Amino acid sequence: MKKFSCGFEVTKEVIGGKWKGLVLYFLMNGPKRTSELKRIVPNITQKMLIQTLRELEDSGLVSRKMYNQVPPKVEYSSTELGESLKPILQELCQWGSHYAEQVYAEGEFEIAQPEEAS
Amino acid sequence: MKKFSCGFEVTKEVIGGKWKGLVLYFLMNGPKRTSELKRIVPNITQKMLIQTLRELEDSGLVSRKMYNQVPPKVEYSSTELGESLKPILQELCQWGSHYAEQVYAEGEFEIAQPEEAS
DNA sequence: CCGTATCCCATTAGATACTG
DNA sequence: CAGTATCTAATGGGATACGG
Repeated sequence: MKKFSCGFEVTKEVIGGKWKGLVLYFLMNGPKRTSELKRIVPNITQKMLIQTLRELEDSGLVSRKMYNQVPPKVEYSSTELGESLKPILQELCQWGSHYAEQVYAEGEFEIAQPEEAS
Repeated sequence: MKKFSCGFEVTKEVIGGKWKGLVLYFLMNGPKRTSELKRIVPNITQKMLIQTLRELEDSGLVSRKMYNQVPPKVEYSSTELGESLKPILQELCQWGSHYAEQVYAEGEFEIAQPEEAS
């Protein structure tokens, strides 16, 4: 039986780790192909991308659609449950940006602008 | 220079890890002594508690007040910056509780009720 | 009571090579 | 293009003992 101290722990299990929150965040702007994600998520490796997507899928936040064609095409999108995290993810993002501006000195940090999906 | 993909990464740096968010969450209900935190934060060790508090302090979310007396007394409280995370922390907590109820089967999980501070 | 210092283990993630 | 398999490196966190 899983034990948590509060709901916060649960959420952390779902979007914690190095990549899950970020990948989900990118999927909020619409479905993306694997290669596309690989391209727009900064520095993620193939292995971590797939692993991350599997975990998000298992948690029910992301769904995977496979097209049987050559070359292969797979598309990931956020589910309704995933979308329900959107406002929170946005707040976390805003808070962080605001925090960075207040706390870090100029030139001490940089927040990459998300590349637009094609 | 620190590089982030988006503000979300920044926030994760600040309240990520195993304990930071949780400890901050407990401090939102008012200042606490070290021993008190040690008692109410489930399963945290002395080492991790202190380490976590230092990190929160360095991030400016928590302040530390020391009373010069015997026996020693130290009190931690959340700063204004820390308080600004309160609504988000609460949403994360609510989302997680709601998620757990939807996703886990009964008896498969448990969310501990936070013990009241003395 | 509050905090520090080691030591050690488990988990997580990166690199690389390979398959359908 | 999408995904798997292995191996290795790095980090984070737990146990424990000690000091002011």
